[in-house]
Parts: sequence; C-alpha cells; structure tokens
Amino acid sequence: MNLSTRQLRAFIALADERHFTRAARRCHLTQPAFSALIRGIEEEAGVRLFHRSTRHVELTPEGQVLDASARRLLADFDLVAEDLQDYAAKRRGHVAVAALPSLAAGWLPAILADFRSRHPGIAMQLRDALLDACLDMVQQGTVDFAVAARRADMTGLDSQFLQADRYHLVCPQDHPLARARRLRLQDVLDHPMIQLARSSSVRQVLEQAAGAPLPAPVLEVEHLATVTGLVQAGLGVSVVPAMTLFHFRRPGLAIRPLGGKGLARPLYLVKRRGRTLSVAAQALYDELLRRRAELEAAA
Amino acid sequence: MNLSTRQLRAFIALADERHFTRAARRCHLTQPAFSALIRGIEEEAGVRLFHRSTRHVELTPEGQVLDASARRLLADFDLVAEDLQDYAAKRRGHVAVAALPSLAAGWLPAILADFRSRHPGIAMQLRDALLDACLDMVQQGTVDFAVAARRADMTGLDSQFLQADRYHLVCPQDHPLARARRLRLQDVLDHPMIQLARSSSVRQVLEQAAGAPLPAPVLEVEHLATVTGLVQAGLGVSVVPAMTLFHFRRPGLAIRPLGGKGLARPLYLVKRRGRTLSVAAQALYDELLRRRAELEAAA
DNA sequence: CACACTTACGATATTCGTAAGGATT
DNA sequence: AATCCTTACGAATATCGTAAGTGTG
Repeated sequence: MNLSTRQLRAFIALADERHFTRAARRCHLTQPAFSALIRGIEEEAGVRLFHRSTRHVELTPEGQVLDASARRLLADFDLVAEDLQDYAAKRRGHVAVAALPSLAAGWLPAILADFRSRHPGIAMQLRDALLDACLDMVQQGTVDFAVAARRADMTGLDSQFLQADRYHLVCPQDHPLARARRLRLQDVLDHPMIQLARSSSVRQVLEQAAGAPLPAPVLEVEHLATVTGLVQAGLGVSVVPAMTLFHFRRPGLAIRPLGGKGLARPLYLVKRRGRTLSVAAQALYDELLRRRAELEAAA
Repeated sequence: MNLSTRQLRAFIALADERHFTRAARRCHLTQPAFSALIRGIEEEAGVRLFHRSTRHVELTPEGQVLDASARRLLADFDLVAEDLQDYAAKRRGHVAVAALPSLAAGWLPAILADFRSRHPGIAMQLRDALLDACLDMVQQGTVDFAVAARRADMTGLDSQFLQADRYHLVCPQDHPLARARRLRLQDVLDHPMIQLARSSSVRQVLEQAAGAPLPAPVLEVEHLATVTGLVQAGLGVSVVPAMTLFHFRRPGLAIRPLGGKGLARPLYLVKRRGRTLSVAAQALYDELLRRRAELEAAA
C-alpha cells in the first residue's frame, strides 16, 4: 500500500472540514482535483472512508479508524521532515575540526565565533593538535576535517590548499639582523637559533624548505611561548610562520619577513577522501576557504 | 514537504543495500527510475542523503538522520495500513444487530454462526428486543441495523423489505379448526384465543391485518412459551407468525396456515437513513438479505 | 574492460483545472 | 434556485524503461 503525505493531509483536511470545497481550498487545489485525491486514498485502501451525500460528508466507520491514526502518523512524519530540514538549513548540526595550535589560537577563533553567531544551533568541536595528530584524527573520522599542513603519508586524505604561511624572523630589537633590509634564511642560519621540536610542522616545513639540515639549535623546546621567552632573553633568534607571530608581538622583540621561495608553510583543509561532509561541516569548510585571505592579514 | 511511502521504501532499500541496482530490483524498478526516485527525495528534503561514487554508495550524515527515523515511520504507517485493510477484508470489525425475539431465536442463529465461522475476527453483538426497542436502538445508533417489522414512526430510518412472515393457527390436534381445509382469520375469531401483549409486533400486525379490533382474548400474556402452554392445555387457540412456530412443534398441537391477503408480518432490515454501515455490518446486512428465503424455510 | 551510476529521450500514466452533469435542500 | 459532489476532457506534469554516457577499479 502506497500513500503520500499529500494524501494524508487531504484526508485530514476533509475529516476536519467535512466539506470537499473548503478542504480543497485548504490544500490549494480545485475541488475536483481534491475529490480525485480522496478517491485515490479510498482505492488504495480498498475501503470507502467518507460517506457523501450531496449535503453531508462524514467519516465511515473505517474512515474513523484511519482518522484515529492519520494525525499521529503525519505529525511523526513532519517532525522527522523538520528535523531533516533543520540540518539542511544549518539550524542544527555538528562540526568537529582539528587545527594546528597556531591556527587554533590565531586565525580560527574569530571565524568560529562568527560562524557560531550565524548558526547557533550547530555544535562545534575544535581539537588543537600537532600535525600528525590532526591528520590521524581525520583519517580515523574523529573530526570532519583539519586545518593543517601536509605530511608524507596522505593516503585516504584529500587536501585543499588554503594559504601559504610565510616564515618570519623573530629576534631582539637590538639584534643586528633586525636592521637588515632584505632577509633570507641563509642570513639567519649563522646566528644562534631557538627551535621547536622536530615533531612540529613549523620545524618540519622549515627544514624541508632549507634543503639541507639546519645547524643544531641552541635550544629545542616544545611550546612557542617558551621560544618567545628565550628570544626575549637574548638566547637566540627564531624563524616561525606568520600564524604564530602573535606570540612575539611584545616589547623588545622585532619581527622581519624572510624572503626566498619555498620559505612558507603551505596550509590545507584536509578531509577524508570520498567522504561527504555534513551540511554543517561543509559550511564551515567553505567559510574557511572563503576567508583564507585573512590568514595573511592575521599575520 | 511531501514524500510518499514509495520514496521512504526506496530510501530504506538503498540504505540497506548501498547499491542502486540491487535496491532498484527490490523495489521492482529499473535502476534509472529508482535513481530518479532517490533524487526526488533529496530534492524534496533539500539535502543530499547518499554519497555516490561510481563504486560506493553510502549515507551522508543527513542521510543517517533520516535513516534513524525512516524505518520507524514506515513501520508505523504499515501498521495503520494493515489495520485498515483488515477492516476492509473483514478480518476485523464489529457488528451490532437488534432483532425481534422470534428472529433472534429462529432464523438468525444459523446465519450468525455461519458468518462467525467465515469472519472469526468480526465481533458480533445481538440484541433481542421487542419491535419498539429494536427500532429505538437503531435510531440511537446503539446497533448498526435491526431485523424487525416497521411501526408508525419511522423517521430517520431506512427499511429494506426482507420477507413476509405469514401467520398460522396453532391449536390442539383434536380441535375442530385443525380439520378445516382452508382457514381464514375470520374462521378463527369465533373461538377463544390466547394473545400476546399489545406491545408485541406479532399482536400489532395481526390487529392491523384484521382491519377491525379483535375480540377480547381469553388470556393475554408476555411470552410465546406461555402461549404454547396455554394452547396445549386447551384454553384457546392462537395465531402467530411462521418465525415463532418452533415454539409450537410439540405433540398434541396442530399448526395450520392462514389464508387471506395481508395476514403476514412484513419483516425488514432497518438502518439509520444516510448512515453508511461499516464493512463488517454491511457484509452481515447483505448476507441476511441474500438468505431471506430461508425465513420461509425456517417456518 | 567490466561494473555502476547518471543523463537523454520517447512513451505511458497521473494529475490538474475548466466545464458540464446530477442530486439534495 | 442554490449548493455541492462527480464526471468528462484536454493540457501540463511526472514516471517509466531503453539506450547511451561517464567515471572508477
């Protein structure tokens, strides 16, 4: 047996109105078309559901059986439909994003806040993690997508280039390098350097860009905040991508862009290959892509 | 939003099979037609519900939302549809009939037993009552219809002639009337008579048929069984319709048909005007009409 | 290259609205 | 006579199946 929600709605309209012409109006149909719709239900069910005399319309006993259930049935259906359209309209939903710590702290907050205010019904989850952890979470499906760099093993992943995060020198204001007009990585390598651990994408991309192994750093630490302190104390200089510069906008420190091609950390939106994002996740994905220019401005 | 159960079934089939061609087969459709059906749901919902690559079909997050509810929705619907078709197919239902005591005892039992055995799911109710009570129950809607005679006030009632219940003389075997070849009511009126109360249809119809008021009876009683006893004891004779004769088929009693036009109690199926009977009630109504010939045979 | 989904397209069914028919009050 | 449901019918729309197109393993 096959019925449409239109037919159910028509049935209920007629059961309410007990009048074909009025019920037809309620369904935005002409009366004959409406009549045919009702006839269709009766044929489908194999029972007469309404008794019509020219002056009165009323439910037959079998019509009453259907009437008792039809409203609940349709209400149930509408609830599901509404639910579905809530997801479609981004009134409800869920997004989980993984992001490199620098992005999670620098670029994303404003965008997420904006997204949240436009879609308050969408639950968001932000996992700030180092590169490998970010990509692992994508592969495992823990998050919908990641904002991160790439690595050697990208099997099963689909990356969309976002923006190049260009590297900058950070050093004390009175450091000789702070006075140079055009700086290249080679100019910096002679000076004592503070570096992040090899597990960080900042360090990995830098080494890859340099072509050769970098000279051993003076100190190698885990967190950027530590780098800030060490540079400020004059222990050395460091080279970090633009997205991390907010750590270094402090009195006594100078920030200088580094020239030279390839001296940038390419950032990507990374999702699982072949997986469709939820409407909510896709919306955030698109939004990040749309606002990728702000990655430079944030620097 | 408007969906049909066919679309819901198609959705579930595809969610199960994750394969258009197989799901299409399950729905008895060609694959392209099935594809269009699914596309229709997605357009209606405004969301993509399945992710298709040429090699894999899987639910999108929104598809999963629908999947969670679709099965329950359809199961609910099928339950209601099945219920409705049970009524249509007379596997379920309810009939309430009122009948004159003579009919309730003589004619109906065999028919009801037969009806019950053919439709064991239909609940039956039989109210045996005198004429007025029978018709009142019909008017009040307490019963679906009645098997009875008519009365003066038949407003709002719709009667369908069933069979004439012809009157017979009952008397002791050795009574002079028992030897007569052709009997007419006039021949009987000279002898002492036992009568039922005026409230009975048996008595009412008889008086009406006689044209003039009947001579005062020797005795006037409530129940036919009492009449039997009195006639058997030789206190008088009586005139009763064929349907009651089973009371009088006893040793020592004679039964003789009475000639004369109009000497019959016309029996009707009486239902409320304009009211449609339930499928079950209509089925019994039709059956009674069909087997009206047996009313004579039963006599 | 074989499998699987989509697109294209002509044929068939369904559905719609207008207009006429029939029944009841 | 007025109201209201049904029937009739041509037009617009939807749906179906066949056949060709496209992309993936």
